[in-house]
Amino acid sequence: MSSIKEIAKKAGVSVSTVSRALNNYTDVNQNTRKKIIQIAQELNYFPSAVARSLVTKRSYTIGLFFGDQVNSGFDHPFFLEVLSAVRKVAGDAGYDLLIFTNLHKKKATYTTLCRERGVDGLFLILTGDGKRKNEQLIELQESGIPCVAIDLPLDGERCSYVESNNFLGAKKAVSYLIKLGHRKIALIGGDEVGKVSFDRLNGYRAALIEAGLEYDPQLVRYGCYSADQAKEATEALVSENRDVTAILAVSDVMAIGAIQRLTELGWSVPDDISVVGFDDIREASTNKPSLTTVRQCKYEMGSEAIRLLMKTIEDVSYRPSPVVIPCELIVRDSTAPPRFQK
Amino acid sequence: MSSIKEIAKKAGVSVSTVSRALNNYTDVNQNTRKKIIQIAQELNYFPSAVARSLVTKRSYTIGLFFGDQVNSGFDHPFFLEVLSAVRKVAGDAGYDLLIFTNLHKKKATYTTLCRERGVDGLFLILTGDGKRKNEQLIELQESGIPCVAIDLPLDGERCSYVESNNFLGAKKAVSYLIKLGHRKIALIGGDEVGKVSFDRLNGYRAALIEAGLEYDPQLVRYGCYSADQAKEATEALVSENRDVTAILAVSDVMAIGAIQRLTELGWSVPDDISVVGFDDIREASTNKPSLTTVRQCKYEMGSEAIRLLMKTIEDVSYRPSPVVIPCELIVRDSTAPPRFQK
DNA sequence: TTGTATGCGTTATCAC
DNA sequence: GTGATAACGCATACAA
Repeated sequence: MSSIKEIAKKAGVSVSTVSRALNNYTDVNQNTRKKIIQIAQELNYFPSAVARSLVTKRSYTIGLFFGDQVNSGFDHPFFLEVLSAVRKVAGDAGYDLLIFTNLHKKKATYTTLCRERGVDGLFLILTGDGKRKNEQLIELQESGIPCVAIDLPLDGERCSYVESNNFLGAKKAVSYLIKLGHRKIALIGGDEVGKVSFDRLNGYRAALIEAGLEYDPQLVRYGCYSADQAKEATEALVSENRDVTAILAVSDVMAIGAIQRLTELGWSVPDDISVVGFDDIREASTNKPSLTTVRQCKYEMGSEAIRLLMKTIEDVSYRPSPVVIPCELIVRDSTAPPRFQK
Repeated sequence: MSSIKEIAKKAGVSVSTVSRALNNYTDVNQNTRKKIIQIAQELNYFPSAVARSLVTKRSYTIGLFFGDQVNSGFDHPFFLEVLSAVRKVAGDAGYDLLIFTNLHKKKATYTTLCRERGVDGLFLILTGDGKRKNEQLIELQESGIPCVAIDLPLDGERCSYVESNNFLGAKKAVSYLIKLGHRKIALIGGDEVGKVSFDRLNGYRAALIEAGLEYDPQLVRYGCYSADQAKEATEALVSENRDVTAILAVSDVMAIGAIQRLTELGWSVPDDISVVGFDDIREASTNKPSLTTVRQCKYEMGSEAIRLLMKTIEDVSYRPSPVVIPCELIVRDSTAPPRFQK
């Protein structure tokens, strides 16, 4: 409401003096500064971020993009914790967050939306379909806009990404199953396009190979990170391979779906079959049986990602590189040695 | 990057003509308009929202505030679905969302932060401690800033709120338990200050009274919406009142905590004791046993709230009034007739 | 140490 | 229909 101009008038100085006084410039008399600050407080003055960012080209705002499927992002249990970290770390550093929700402009792209809103950088959390908008991503990578993504391999001078060590995570899980005595281990994978799914698949294969076990494509199905599709995949899998004794589902949501369907089909988990998830969402520990899973350190992913972004924003010459966060195997009740161990 | 000025130069017209052409004013020649739009596209021009809002005083941005406890808001399963609706409805109407995360400014209040960022209105989701900042809320209510809150009775010319019908919801749950045959019904309430908790407590009482049952303060405990506190409250409750056959916990998180503790103590749910929750979060259906609960229509709450807010923003003379959303009783496996029914 | 002048990108009020 | 011009609130280069 009140502006720098009013303060100037009341203080009997020029607006530039007020501006300098309020921005802690050294070249302003202590007394005039005091007077100005005093008046500013009386007037309950706060500078207009809008006007300021128009001239400084800095908004102290970070844009947030969620995947374009309905309700993704907010509803996804994994991304929530990431966001929680972003919120905390960005806030502590003086940034606010702008969620792009108005996506109905005709030819708008990530890049144009960022320029339009004047955000300092962009935080991308894309799921499924979102990842396929390649033209837009290429434009973004070349735009020079500081940008960081979760689980999406961005590559540009000022773009980077954060992901879990999906390869080692999956490998760890399968190695654990092997150590328990399992030999016929199936995979409910994600999709056949994303790097994340790809890395987890490879981790699964690597563990098998390392143990001298055969990799059998027949034991690999895809659930697209959906509980329902995982149920179908699981049912098909076990009906065609009744000797499977363990399953790695590469998301907890899929693992829980798999357990549900297995139970319906008369399989007991972990007595008849072991199931391992991926993510360690809250339901993993409250599920019955509680879920052995590969924990992604979501908070750390979020905080590392936002730090990377802020550093990129604040240092024009900084060239970010990808950050890989270790996973941890959390053993709970959904895994056990196979029933008919030799 | 490219501005209205460049377009003007390329088109050989003045900036004001460009502005009018791009904003669909009628008083501009069809040919010049076409030419201007053409050039704008070639230059990949998008108007600066910052500059525009500086002059129009409209940002098409809605401020979002979460409770001030660490991680509240994003982590709270209830608010998430509300936000999902806000995101969708606001986006469709052309608004973006600004999350206030930078709360470290010395004397900043809701009001000053809103003015500083130039948001058109404020969406408040406060929990626990957040609700106690009364001075700030009073200032906000009197500020004239359009504002809507969830579960928080705001009252100002341009302020309002949305809540569930907590009274009827709780009453419905208890009446159902009574219908099942329960007579000794306990309440794990929220807190002793908020309207929400108060309404649910009164719904509980009303159901008892309507059925001719005595209201026994000994059967009322408080869990502050925390699983841990609900566990403690439950343990104390049942150890002091071993004849309790049913519990209404006024949040699912508390109900699930209560069930866990009861199980640890050797009580079987629902065989020995019935438990009803409130909210219907996702875990309610996946919990073992699945939870009978009072569903809050979260999506509807969010969409009604944001509609109310947008209407208040867009019509200066509009005076919003509170919206109350009905609850629905969802019967699942955590309730049954009492074991020793007369 | 302070004031003047200019500009950020846009819309709005006038004249013409 | 169109073009100057001012204004929004602030920061800053330059003069004084």
